[in-house]
Amino acid sequence: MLPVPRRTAEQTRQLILDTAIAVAAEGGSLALTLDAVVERLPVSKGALLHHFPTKAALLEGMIDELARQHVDEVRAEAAKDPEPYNRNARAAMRVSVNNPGDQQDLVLGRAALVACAIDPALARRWRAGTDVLAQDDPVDPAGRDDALMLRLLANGLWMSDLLGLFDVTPDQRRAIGALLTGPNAP
Amino acid sequence: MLPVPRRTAEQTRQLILDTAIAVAAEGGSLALTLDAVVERLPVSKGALLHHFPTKAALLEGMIDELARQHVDEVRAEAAKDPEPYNRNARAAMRVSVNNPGDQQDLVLGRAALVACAIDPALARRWRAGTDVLAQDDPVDPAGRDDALMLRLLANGLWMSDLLGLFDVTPDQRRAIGALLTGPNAP
DNA sequence: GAGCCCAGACCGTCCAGCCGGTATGCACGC
DNA sequence: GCGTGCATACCGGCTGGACGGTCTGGGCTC
Repeated sequence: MLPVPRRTAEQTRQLILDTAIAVAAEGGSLALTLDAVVERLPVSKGALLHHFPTKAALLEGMIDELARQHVDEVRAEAAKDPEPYNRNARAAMRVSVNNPGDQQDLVLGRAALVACAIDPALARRWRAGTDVLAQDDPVDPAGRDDALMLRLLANGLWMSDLLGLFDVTPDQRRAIGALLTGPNAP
Repeated sequence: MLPVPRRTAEQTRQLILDTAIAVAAEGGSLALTLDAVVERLPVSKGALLHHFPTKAALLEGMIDELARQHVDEVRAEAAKDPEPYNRNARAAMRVSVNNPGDQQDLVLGRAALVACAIDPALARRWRAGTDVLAQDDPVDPAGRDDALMLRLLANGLWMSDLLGLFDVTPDQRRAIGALLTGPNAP
Protein backbone atom coordinates (compact mmCIF):
# COMPACT_ATOMS: atom_id res chain seq x y z
CA MET A 1 0.00 0.00 0.00
CA LEU A 2 1.39 3.38 -1.01
CA PRO A 3 1.75 5.92 1.75
CA VAL A 4 -0.94 8.48 1.02
CA PRO A 5 -0.90 11.31 3.49
CA ARG A 6 -3.37 14.03 2.61
CA ARG A 7 -0.41 16.11 1.55
CA THR A 8 3.27 15.45 1.47
CA ALA A 9 5.53 17.93 3.18
CA GLU A 10 6.79 19.05 -0.21
CA GLN A 11 3.25 19.70 -1.40
CA THR A 12 2.54 21.77 1.68
CA ARG A 13 5.69 23.78 1.12
CA GLN A 14 4.72 24.44 -2.47
CA LEU A 15 1.19 25.38 -1.44
CA ILE A 16 2.56 27.92 1.00
CA LEU A 17 4.85 29.42 -1.63
CA ASP A 18 2.09 29.67 -4.22
CA THR A 19 -0.21 31.38 -1.77
CA ALA A 20 2.41 33.81 -0.56
CA ILE A 21 3.14 34.68 -4.18
CA ALA A 22 -0.53 35.29 -4.88
CA VAL A 23 -0.92 37.50 -1.82
CA ALA A 24 2.13 39.56 -2.76
CA ALA A 25 0.96 39.95 -6.35
CA GLU A 26 -2.50 41.11 -5.39
CA GLY A 27 -1.94 43.30 -2.38
CA GLY A 28 1.65 44.43 -2.52
CA SER A 29 4.15 44.28 0.28
CA LEU A 30 1.74 45.88 2.72
CA ALA A 31 -0.57 42.89 2.45
CA LEU A 32 2.13 40.26 2.60
CA THR A 33 1.95 39.10 6.23
CA LEU A 34 2.27 35.59 7.56
CA ASP A 35 -1.27 35.74 8.91
CA ALA A 36 -2.65 36.81 5.55
CA VAL A 37 -0.95 33.87 3.87
CA VAL A 38 -2.21 31.40 6.46
CA GLU A 39 -5.74 32.77 6.21
CA ARG A 40 -5.97 31.57 2.62
CA LEU A 41 -4.61 28.14 3.36
CA PRO A 42 -5.92 24.94 4.91
CA VAL A 43 -2.75 25.15 6.94
CA SER A 44 -1.86 26.70 10.27
CA LYS A 45 0.72 29.27 11.14
CA GLY A 46 2.66 26.50 12.83
CA ALA A 47 2.92 24.67 9.54
CA LEU A 48 4.10 27.74 7.72
CA LEU A 49 6.79 28.39 10.29
CA HIS A 50 7.71 24.73 10.24
CA HIS A 51 8.67 25.03 6.59
CA PHE A 52 9.94 28.62 6.67
CA PRO A 53 11.32 29.43 10.11
CA THR A 54 11.38 33.18 9.45
CA LYS A 55 9.67 35.59 7.13
CA ALA A 56 13.01 36.23 5.46
CA ALA A 57 13.22 32.53 4.68
CA LEU A 58 9.78 32.66 3.12
CA LEU A 59 10.78 35.61 0.97
CA GLU A 60 13.92 33.83 -0.17
CA GLY A 61 11.88 30.77 -0.95
CA MET A 62 9.51 32.91 -2.97
CA ILE A 63 12.26 34.54 -5.01
CA ASP A 64 13.94 31.21 -5.70
CA GLU A 65 10.66 29.69 -6.77
CA LEU A 66 9.77 32.66 -8.96
CA ALA A 67 13.18 32.69 -10.60
CA ARG A 68 12.93 28.97 -11.22
CA GLN A 69 9.49 29.28 -12.82
CA HIS A 70 10.64 32.14 -14.99
CA VAL A 71 13.74 30.32 -16.15
CA ASP A 72 11.73 27.19 -16.88
CA GLU A 73 9.19 29.11 -18.89
CA VAL A 74 11.75 30.96 -20.99
CA ARG A 75 13.70 27.78 -21.59
CA ALA A 76 10.59 25.91 -22.65
CA GLU A 77 9.83 28.71 -25.09
CA ALA A 78 13.43 28.77 -26.31
CA ALA A 79 13.27 25.05 -27.08
CA LYS A 80 10.81 25.83 -29.90
CA ASP A 81 13.35 28.08 -31.62
CA PRO A 82 15.38 26.46 -34.42
CA GLU A 83 17.95 29.25 -34.63
CA PRO A 84 21.33 28.62 -32.99
CA TYR A 85 21.87 32.02 -31.41
CA ASN A 86 20.09 34.20 -28.83
CA ARG A 87 17.28 31.77 -28.31
CA ASN A 88 16.72 32.72 -24.69
CA ALA A 89 16.61 36.41 -25.53
CA ARG A 90 14.02 35.85 -28.25
CA ALA A 91 12.09 33.52 -25.98
CA ALA A 92 11.96 36.20 -23.29
CA MET A 93 10.49 38.54 -25.90
CA ARG A 94 7.82 36.07 -26.92
CA VAL A 95 6.92 35.44 -23.31
CA SER A 96 6.57 39.16 -22.65
CA VAL A 97 4.57 39.73 -25.80
CA ASN A 98 2.16 36.99 -24.80
CA ASN A 99 1.94 38.09 -21.20
CA PRO A 100 -1.59 39.45 -21.00
CA GLY A 101 -2.97 36.10 -22.03
CA ASP A 102 -1.24 34.39 -19.15
CA GLN A 103 -2.50 35.57 -15.81
CA GLN A 104 -0.03 33.37 -13.99
CA ASP A 105 2.82 35.26 -15.59
CA LEU A 106 1.62 38.56 -14.27
CA VAL A 107 1.27 37.09 -10.80
CA LEU A 108 4.81 35.78 -11.03
CA GLY A 109 6.23 39.09 -12.11
CA ARG A 110 4.33 41.20 -9.63
CA ALA A 111 5.34 38.97 -6.76
CA ALA A 112 8.97 39.12 -7.84
CA LEU A 113 8.79 42.89 -8.05
CA VAL A 114 7.25 43.12 -4.60
CA ALA A 115 9.93 40.88 -3.12
CA CYS A 116 12.69 42.94 -4.76
CA ALA A 117 11.22 46.10 -3.31
CA ILE A 118 10.90 44.67 0.17
CA ASP A 119 14.60 44.03 0.40
CA PRO A 120 17.31 44.95 -2.11
CA ALA A 121 19.13 41.71 -1.29
CA LEU A 122 16.26 39.78 -2.85
CA ALA A 123 16.79 41.64 -6.11
CA ARG A 124 20.35 40.33 -6.17
CA ARG A 125 19.02 36.86 -5.47
CA TRP A 126 16.63 37.14 -8.41
CA ARG A 127 19.49 38.17 -10.63
CA ALA A 128 21.56 35.23 -9.37
CA GLY A 129 18.73 32.84 -10.16
CA THR A 130 17.91 34.13 -13.62
CA ASP A 131 21.15 35.17 -15.25
CA VAL A 132 21.71 31.64 -16.45
CA LEU A 133 19.36 32.75 -19.21
CA ALA A 134 21.92 35.26 -20.38
CA GLN A 135 24.97 33.11 -19.69
CA ASP A 136 23.62 30.02 -21.32
CA ASP A 137 22.64 31.64 -24.59
CA PRO A 138 25.09 31.41 -27.48
CA VAL A 139 25.66 34.80 -29.06
CA ASP A 140 25.64 35.53 -32.74
CA PRO A 141 29.20 36.74 -33.48
CA ALA A 142 27.68 39.24 -35.90
CA GLY A 143 25.21 41.62 -34.29
CA ARG A 144 26.54 41.03 -30.82
CA ASP A 145 24.35 43.57 -29.06
CA ASP A 146 21.05 42.43 -30.49
CA ALA A 147 20.47 40.00 -27.66
CA LEU A 148 20.87 42.66 -24.99
CA MET A 149 18.54 44.95 -26.88
CA LEU A 150 15.96 42.20 -27.06
CA ARG A 151 16.31 41.46 -23.37
CA LEU A 152 15.90 45.09 -22.44
CA LEU A 153 12.90 45.56 -24.68
CA ALA A 154 11.29 42.39 -23.36
CA ASN A 155 12.00 43.54 -19.85
CA GLY A 156 10.53 46.97 -20.52
CA LEU A 157 7.35 45.48 -21.91
CA TRP A 158 7.08 43.08 -19.02
CA MET A 159 7.52 45.78 -16.41
CA SER A 160 5.04 47.98 -18.20
CA ASP A 161 2.48 45.19 -18.02
CA LEU A 162 3.21 44.50 -14.38
CA LEU A 163 2.87 48.10 -13.27
CA GLY A 164 0.46 49.35 -15.90
CA LEU A 165 2.92 51.96 -17.12
CA PHE A 166 1.94 52.15 -20.77
CA ASP A 167 -1.01 51.13 -22.88
CA VAL A 168 0.06 48.56 -25.43
CA THR A 169 -2.57 47.44 -27.90
CA PRO A 170 -2.69 43.89 -29.26
CA ASP A 171 -1.62 45.26 -32.63
CA GLN A 172 1.40 46.89 -31.08
CA ARG A 173 2.24 43.66 -29.28
CA ARG A 174 2.18 41.86 -32.59
CA ALA A 175 4.40 44.52 -34.12
CA ILE A 176 6.92 44.03 -31.35
CA GLY A 177 6.79 40.28 -31.73
CA ALA A 178 7.35 40.68 -35.45
CA LEU A 179 10.78 42.15 -34.75
CA LEU A 180 11.90 38.62 -34.10
CA THR A 181 10.98 37.11 -37.43
CA GLY A 182 11.26 39.90 -39.95
CA PRO A 183 13.17 42.98 -38.84
CA ASN A 184 12.41 44.77 -42.09
CA ALA A 185 8.80 43.79 -42.50
CA PRO A 186 6.54 46.70 -43.42
CA MET B 1 10.19 92.69 7.39
CA LEU B 2 9.37 89.30 6.04
CA PRO B 3 8.69 86.60 8.55
CA VAL B 4 11.77 84.37 8.40
CA PRO B 5 11.38 81.18 10.42
CA ARG B 6 14.41 78.88 10.20
CA ARG B 7 12.43 76.87 7.67
CA THR B 8 9.19 77.54 5.92
CA ALA B 9 6.51 74.91 6.16
CA GLU B 10 6.99 74.13 2.49
CA GLN B 11 10.70 73.57 2.99
CA THR B 12 10.03 71.22 5.87
CA ARG B 13 7.57 69.28 3.78
CA GLN B 14 10.06 68.96 0.96
CA LEU B 15 12.79 67.91 3.38
CA ILE B 16 10.57 65.14 4.71
CA LEU B 17 9.76 63.92 1.21
CA ASP B 18 13.39 63.91 0.12
CA THR B 19 14.41 61.94 3.17
CA ALA B 20 11.61 59.42 2.85
CA ILE B 21 12.59 58.90 -0.78
CA ALA B 22 16.20 58.32 0.19
CA VAL B 23 15.25 55.83 2.89
CA ALA B 24 13.02 53.90 0.52
CA ALA B 25 15.66 53.83 -2.19
CA GLU B 26 18.37 52.55 0.11
CA GLY B 27 16.61 50.09 2.34
CA GLY B 28 13.49 48.99 0.52
CA SER B 29 10.00 48.94 1.93
CA LEU B 30 11.11 47.10 5.04
CA ALA B 31 13.24 50.05 6.09
CA LEU B 32 10.67 52.73 5.28
CA THR B 33 9.22 53.54 8.70
CA LEU B 34 8.22 56.93 10.01
CA ASP B 35 10.79 56.66 12.76
CA ALA B 36 13.55 55.87 10.27
CA VAL B 37 12.66 58.98 8.29
CA VAL B 38 12.55 61.18 11.37
CA GLU B 39 15.87 59.84 12.62
CA ARG B 40 17.63 61.41 9.63
CA LEU B 41 15.93 64.74 10.03
CA PRO B 42 16.19 67.74 12.30
CA VAL B 43 12.45 67.31 12.64
CA SER B 44 10.28 65.42 15.08
CA LYS B 45 7.73 62.75 14.47
CA GLY B 46 5.07 65.27 15.38
CA ALA B 47 6.21 67.52 12.55
CA LEU B 48 6.14 64.67 10.07
CA LEU B 49 2.61 63.78 11.08
CA HIS B 50 1.66 67.42 10.95
CA HIS B 51 2.51 67.54 7.25
CA PHE B 52 1.46 63.97 6.41
CA PRO B 53 -1.30 62.83 8.76
CA THR B 54 -0.91 59.14 7.80
CA LYS B 55 1.77 56.98 6.30
CA ALA B 56 -0.44 56.53 3.26
CA ALA B 57 -0.42 60.30 2.81
CA LEU B 58 3.37 60.29 2.96
CA LEU B 59 3.54 57.57 0.31
CA GLU B 60 1.18 59.48 -1.93
CA GLY B 61 3.25 62.60 -1.44
CA MET B 62 6.34 60.63 -2.38
CA ILE B 63 4.84 59.23 -5.57
CA ASP B 64 3.53 62.62 -6.64
CA GLU B 65 6.89 64.20 -6.00
CA LEU B 66 8.76 61.44 -7.82
CA ALA B 67 6.45 61.60 -10.80
CA ARG B 68 6.83 65.37 -10.92
CA GLN B 69 10.62 65.15 -10.83
CA HIS B 70 10.64 62.51 -13.55
CA VAL B 71 8.33 64.47 -15.80
CA ASP B 72 10.37 67.62 -15.28
CA GLU B 73 13.59 65.83 -16.11
CA VAL B 74 12.28 64.23 -19.28
CA ARG B 75 10.72 67.49 -20.41
CA ALA B 76 13.93 69.38 -19.81
CA GLU B 77 15.75 66.80 -21.89
CA ALA B 78 13.08 66.92 -24.58
CA ALA B 79 13.49 70.67 -24.88
CA LYS B 80 16.95 70.11 -26.37
CA ASP B 81 15.47 68.08 -29.23
CA PRO B 82 14.88 69.98 -32.48
CA GLU B 83 12.73 67.27 -34.07
CA PRO B 84 8.97 67.84 -34.02
CA TYR B 85 7.86 64.31 -33.16
CA ASN B 86 8.34 61.88 -30.26
CA ARG B 87 10.57 64.20 -28.35
CA ASN B 88 9.51 62.91 -24.94
CA ALA B 89 10.07 59.31 -25.98
CA ARG B 90 13.56 60.07 -27.20
CA ALA B 91 14.24 62.15 -24.12
CA ALA B 92 13.24 59.22 -21.90
CA MET B 93 15.75 57.08 -23.78
CA ARG B 94 18.54 59.60 -23.30
CA VAL B 95 17.74 59.88 -19.62
CA SER B 96 17.85 56.12 -19.21
CA VAL B 97 21.06 55.77 -21.19
CA ASN B 98 22.72 58.38 -18.99
CA ASN B 99 21.32 56.96 -15.77
CA PRO B 100 24.45 55.54 -14.15
CA GLY B 101 26.04 58.95 -14.18
CA ASP B 102 23.21 60.43 -12.17
CA GLN B 103 22.90 58.96 -8.73
CA GLN B 104 19.82 61.03 -8.02
CA ASP B 105 18.02 59.35 -10.88
CA LEU B 106 18.60 55.91 -9.44
CA VAL B 107 17.31 57.07 -6.07
CA LEU B 108 14.22 58.44 -7.74
CA GLY B 109 13.53 55.24 -9.62
CA ARG B 110 14.19 52.91 -6.75
CA ALA B 111 11.94 54.88 -4.46
CA ALA B 112 9.18 54.88 -7.06
CA LEU B 113 9.54 51.15 -7.50
CA VAL B 114 9.39 50.57 -3.77
CA ALA B 115 6.28 52.70 -3.44
CA CYS B 116 4.58 50.89 -6.32
CA ALA B 117 5.34 47.57 -4.67
CA ILE B 118 4.05 48.67 -1.29
CA ASP B 119 0.60 49.33 -2.67
CA PRO B 120 -0.72 48.72 -6.19
CA ALA B 121 -2.79 51.88 -5.96
CA LEU B 122 0.43 53.89 -5.89
CA ALA B 123 1.45 52.34 -9.21
CA ARG B 124 -1.74 53.70 -10.73
CA ARG B 125 -0.95 57.07 -9.20
CA TRP B 126 2.50 57.03 -10.80
CA ARG B 127 0.93 56.27 -14.12
CA ALA B 128 -1.55 59.10 -13.66
CA GLY B 129 1.28 61.50 -12.88
CA THR B 130 3.58 60.52 -15.72
CA ASP B 131 1.42 59.69 -18.70
CA VAL B 132 1.36 63.33 -19.70
CA LEU B 133 4.72 62.45 -21.24
CA ALA B 134 3.00 60.08 -23.64
CA GLN B 135 -0.10 62.22 -24.16
CA ASP B 136 1.75 65.43 -24.74
CA ASP B 137 4.11 64.09 -27.39
CA PRO B 138 3.20 64.64 -31.03
CA VAL B 139 3.50 61.42 -33.01
CA ASP B 140 5.15 61.00 -36.35
CA PRO B 141 2.31 59.96 -38.69
CA ALA B 142 4.76 57.62 -40.41
CA GLY B 143 6.29 55.07 -38.10
CA ARG B 144 3.56 55.40 -35.53
CA ASP B 145 4.80 52.66 -33.20
CA ASP B 146 8.37 53.86 -32.92
CA ALA B 147 7.60 56.00 -29.90
CA LEU B 148 6.14 53.12 -27.94
CA MET B 149 9.10 50.96 -28.79
CA LEU B 150 11.44 53.66 -27.56
CA ARG B 151 9.49 54.08 -24.36
CA LEU B 152 9.53 50.38 -23.68
CA LEU B 153 13.23 50.06 -24.40
CA ALA B 154 14.01 53.05 -22.20
CA ASN B 155 11.85 51.60 -19.49
CA GLY B 156 13.55 48.22 -19.75
CA LEU B 157 16.98 49.75 -19.46
CA TRP B 158 15.90 51.89 -16.53
CA MET B 159 14.41 48.98 -14.66
CA SER B 160 17.47 46.90 -15.35
CA ASP B 161 19.63 49.61 -13.81
CA LEU B 162 17.36 49.98 -10.82
CA LEU B 163 17.24 46.30 -10.00
CA GLY B 164 20.58 45.22 -11.40
CA LEU B 165 18.96 42.80 -13.81
CA PHE B 166 21.45 42.91 -16.66
CA ASP B 167 25.00 44.05 -17.15
CA VAL B 168 25.13 46.86 -19.68
CA THR B 169 28.55 48.13 -20.61
CA PRO B 170 29.18 51.79 -21.47
CA ASP B 171 29.74 50.72 -25.07
CA GLN B 172 26.38 49.04 -25.15
CA ARG B 173 24.77 52.10 -23.64
CA ARG B 174 26.24 54.19 -26.40
CA ALA B 175 24.98 51.71 -28.96
CA ILE B 176 21.48 52.01 -27.56
CA GLY B 177 21.70 55.78 -27.52
CA ALA B 178 22.83 55.70 -31.13
CA LEU B 179 19.47 54.25 -32.12
CA LEU B 180 18.10 57.76 -31.74
CA THR B 181 20.34 59.46 -34.26
CA GLY B 182 21.12 56.83 -36.86
CA PRO B 183 18.76 53.87 -36.94
CA ASN B 184 20.75 52.21 -39.73
CA ALA B 185 24.26 52.91 -38.53
CA PRO B 186 26.56 49.89 -38.75
C1' DG C 1 7.53 4.74 20.22
C1' DA C 2 10.07 7.66 17.77
C1' DG C 3 10.27 11.16 14.66
C1' DC C 4 8.26 14.08 11.32
C1' DC C 5 4.42 17.14 10.46
C1' DC C 6 1.27 20.20 11.95
C1' DA C 7 -2.32 22.84 15.08
C1' DG C 8 -3.23 27.07 17.36
C1' DA C 9 -2.91 29.66 21.58
C1' DC C 10 0.35 32.76 23.24
C1' DC C 11 4.11 36.22 23.72
C1' DG C 12 7.22 40.26 22.81
C1' DT C 13 8.44 43.82 19.82
C1' DC C 14 7.86 47.38 16.88
C1' DC C 15 5.52 50.89 14.68
C1' DA C 16 1.66 54.02 13.19
C1' DG C 17 -0.86 57.31 14.98
C1' DC C 18 -2.57 60.18 19.12
C1' DC C 19 -2.31 63.72 22.39
C1' DG C 20 -1.04 67.21 25.55
C1' DG C 21 1.94 70.87 25.37
C1' DT C 22 5.06 74.93 23.59
C1' DA C 23 6.49 78.66 20.59
C1' DT C 24 5.70 82.00 17.21
C1' DG C 25 3.15 85.08 14.46
C1' DC C 26 -1.01 87.55 13.05
C1' DA C 27 -5.50 90.21 13.54
C1' DC C 28 -7.84 92.63 16.09
C1' DG C 29 -9.83 96.53 19.31
C1' DC C 30 -8.50 100.14 22.09
C1' DG D 1 1.75 100.26 22.09
C1' DC D 2 -0.42 96.41 24.26
C1' DG D 3 -3.24 92.82 25.65
C1' DT D 4 -6.24 89.14 23.94
C1' DG D 5 -7.61 85.45 20.99
C1' DC D 6 -6.66 82.42 17.53
C1' DA D 7 -3.99 79.84 13.99
C1' DT D 8 0.02 77.55 12.31
C1' DA D 9 4.11 74.86 13.10
C1' DC D 10 6.29 71.74 15.80
C1' DC D 11 7.77 68.64 19.84
C1' DG D 12 8.18 63.94 21.78
C1' DG D 13 6.33 60.53 25.05
C1' DC D 14 2.80 57.14 24.90
C1' DT D 15 -0.32 53.36 23.58
C1' DG D 16 -3.00 50.11 21.16
C1' DG D 17 -2.76 46.92 17.85
C1' DA D 18 -0.61 44.25 14.40
C1' DC D 19 2.67 41.06 13.21
C1' DG D 20 6.71 37.95 13.53
C1' DG D 21 8.05 34.27 16.09
C1' DT D 22 7.67 30.60 20.21
C1' DC D 23 5.83 26.73 22.54
C1' DT D 24 3.14 22.94 23.96
C1' DG D 25 0.57 19.38 22.50
C1' DG D 26 -1.28 15.89 19.38
C1' DG D 27 -1.83 12.85 15.43
C1' DC D 28 0.01 10.07 11.72
C1' DT D 29 3.40 7.04 9.68
C1' DC D 30 6.96 3.78 9.79
